[in-house]
Amino acid sequence: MRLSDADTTAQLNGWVRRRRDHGGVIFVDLRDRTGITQVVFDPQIDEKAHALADSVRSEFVLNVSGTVRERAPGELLFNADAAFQAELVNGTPLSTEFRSLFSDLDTKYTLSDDVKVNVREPDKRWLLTDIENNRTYDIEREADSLSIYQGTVNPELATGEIEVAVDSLNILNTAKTPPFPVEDDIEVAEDIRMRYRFVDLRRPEMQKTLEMRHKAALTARNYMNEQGFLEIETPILMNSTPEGARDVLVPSRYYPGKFYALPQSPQQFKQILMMSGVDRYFQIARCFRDEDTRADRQLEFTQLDIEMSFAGVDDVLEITEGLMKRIFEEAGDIPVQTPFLRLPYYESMARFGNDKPDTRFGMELTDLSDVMADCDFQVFTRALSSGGQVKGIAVPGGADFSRKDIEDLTEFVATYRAKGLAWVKVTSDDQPESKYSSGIVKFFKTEQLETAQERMGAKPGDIMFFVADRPKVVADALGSLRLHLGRKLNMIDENRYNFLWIVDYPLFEWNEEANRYEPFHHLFTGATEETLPLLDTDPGRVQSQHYDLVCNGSEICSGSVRIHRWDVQQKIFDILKIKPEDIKNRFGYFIDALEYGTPPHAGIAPGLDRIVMLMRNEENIREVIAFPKSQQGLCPLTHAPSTVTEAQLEELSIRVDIDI
RNA sequence: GGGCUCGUGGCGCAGUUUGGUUUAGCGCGCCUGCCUGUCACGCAGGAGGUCGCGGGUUCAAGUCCCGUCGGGCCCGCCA
Repeated sequence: MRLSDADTTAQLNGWVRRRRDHGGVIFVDLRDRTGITQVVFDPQIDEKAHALADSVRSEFVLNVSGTVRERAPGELLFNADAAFQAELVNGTPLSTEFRSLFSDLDTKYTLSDDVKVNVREPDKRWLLTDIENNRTYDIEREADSLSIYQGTVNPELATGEIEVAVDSLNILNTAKTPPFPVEDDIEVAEDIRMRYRFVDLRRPEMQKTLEMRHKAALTARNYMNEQGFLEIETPILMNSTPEGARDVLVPSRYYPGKFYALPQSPQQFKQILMMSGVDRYFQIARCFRDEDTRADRQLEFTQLDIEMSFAGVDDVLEITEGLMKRIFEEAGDIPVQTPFLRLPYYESMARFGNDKPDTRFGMELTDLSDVMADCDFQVFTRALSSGGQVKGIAVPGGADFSRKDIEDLTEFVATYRAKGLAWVKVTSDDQPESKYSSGIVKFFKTEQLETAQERMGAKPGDIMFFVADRPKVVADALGSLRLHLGRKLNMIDENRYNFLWIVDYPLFEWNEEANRYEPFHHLFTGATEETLPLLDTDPGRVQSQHYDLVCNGSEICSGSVRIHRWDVQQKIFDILKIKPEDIKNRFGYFIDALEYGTPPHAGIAPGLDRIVMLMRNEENIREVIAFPKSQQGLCPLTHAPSTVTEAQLEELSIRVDIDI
C-alpha cells in the first residue's frame, strides 16, 4: 500500500510487530510477508476497536479493516517567509537562513546535509525528509507564509506515508511473548533461533531469503525448460555404493538385513537417462551425505542436477554460465558477466593453494624454492632436500603485526600441519643490510630476501610469511592463511562476484599408503582426447574433463564429461585395480547399460544452497535452509533422529546393540 | 576420531583470572497504571534467575578441580 491508495478502504491480516499506546490513540505496526504498515486505533473512529486494541500484544494475529489515509501533519513548529518556497525543490540545497529557523527552535530539529524535498501538490504542499536524522516535516503554503509542521511520515517504512485508520478489529489469535523480537539485525544465539524457527522465519531478512531461494529455483526451472531440458525425478531409495561419502541408509522391511541408501547425488541415474535417450535432463535434487558438517555443509542439501548428451566441456560450461547469469540477475539482482575465466587446476593450486580460489583480492602465493635452495636456514633447506617447497605471501601493512599476532597466525597454520611460520618484515629503511627485520634474517643473503621481496611484490611496511614443507602442507597452510588474512584485513569487496572455472584436473591421484591410483573425482570421469593415450604409459599425467565453477572462494558447481565407451571404462577399472567381480557386483547394471549404445554425455551439478548463500552474502548454510539441522545432525525443531519402538525394529529385523 | 570456544532471569551481556560486602548486576523485553501522533514513544511502579547438569575440594563455589550434556568454528572426513 502506498500514498496512491489513500482514501480507499483496506483489509489487512498480519502479526503485531509493536504496539504504541498513547492512552487516547494506539498505533500498531502490522507485519506480513510484504512488510510493515502502521494501523491506528482512534476512539473517535471506532471506540470498540480501540478498546480491543488495548489487549493486543506482540505477535498477535490481527485482521483489521479501515481507511487508508495520508499521514496528517503533526504539531505546527513555526511559520516562515513565503520566499523560502523557492528552495523547496529537490536537489536544491537549503539556505543557511532557512536551516537556522529549524535549529533555532530546538537543536533536535537541526537539519543534516542529507535532506530530500518532495513536492506533494505544486505550490501548495511539500514533504521535507531529513534522512540522516530520520525526521520529516510537512510544509504548507498559506496566503503569505509557509507553515512548517512536524512530520508524521516514517521515511524508514515503504508504507511510511500512509496509515490505516481502523474501524474494525478482529483478533484472530493471541501469542505468547516471542523469545526474541521479530525484526532484522537481532543478536540472538543461533540455537534459540532454531528452536523457535517459526518465529525466526517471520523476520524480514529470513522472508527475503526464502523468497530468493524460491526465485532461484523457479528461474532455474524456466531456464532449463527454455534450453530443452526435461525435469525427471530419480529414486530417493537406491543402492548403497561404497565409493565416496558415507551413505544415509534406510533398512528394508521386505528384505531383512538389506538396506536402501539415499542418493549422494543422482549421478548414476542421470547417466542412465542419457543412455535412455533423454538427451537433456535436469532435476532440483535433494542429496544426502552422512559426513560431518561444516558452516557450508549440511547432511542433506539441494543440487540443480544437469546432464546432456552429445555434449562436451564447452557445451556444459556455456549452459551453466547462462544459468548462473539468469539466476543471479533474476533472483539476486546481481549482474553477471559471461563467459567466465577458465583457470587450470595446477595454476590455481600454485597461486592460491586450493582449487576454489577467492580472487577478489591479491596476496597470492609465490614459489621461492629456487631462491632459498642455498640459504643457511635449515628449516627451508631441509624441507627442500626432502622434496618439499618454500612458498610465501606478502601481507600489506603486516609490519605492524605484534609478536602475539604472529604467534596466533603460527597457531592458525599449525592446524594445517605446518610446523612453523617464518616471517620477515620489510622496513622503510633504504640500507640493504637493515631493510629486513626478523630473527631469521641472518640466515639469508640480502639478495635472497630482495629477490623474495620482488617476486612477492612486498612493499615497505609489509610482512613476508614463509612456509616450507611438503607441497600439500604448504598449499593448505598458505592458502588458508591468505584467506584468513584477506578477511581479517578487510581486503575483500563484498559486492563483487568473481566467477571462474577450474579446469584441467588430473584424472587420478596417487595414494601413497595404498600404493595405487585413486580417481581424483569419481570413476566415470572422462579424460581429454590428447592425454587419453597416457592411460597406458603414465596414468598420473592424464587430464580429466572435469570442471568446477567457483565464485568468491566457494565451489558452487562440479561436473565432467563422462566416459561413454566400455573399453575406456574397463581401462580405468584396471588402473584402479578394481576386481572384475567387484565391478559386476557394484556397477553391473551400469556397465550393462554402457554397452547398449551410450551417447557421449556430460553434466554438472550447481549447489542451490551455496548459490543462495552467495546471493544473500551469508557465511552459513543454515541461513538459507528453512529447517536446517544442527552441526551434530539434529533437527532443532523435531529433535530427529529419534529412537523407534521395539515393534518397529522387530519388523525390520534390527537389533540395536547399544544402551539407550 | 581430534583441537578450540561458548553455556548466568524470556533475550543480549557483566561478574569467574586473584573463592567471601552480590540479599547475583546491567540493557532490552515482560506486567500494572498514566498519557490523542508515535514509529527504539514517554513517564511511574513492579515481577522474574541460584549461575547447563552431576560429583568433588573448602568454613565458604557462579568463581577452583573432575566428569557429563548442549550450541558453534575448524582439522580429519566430505567434492
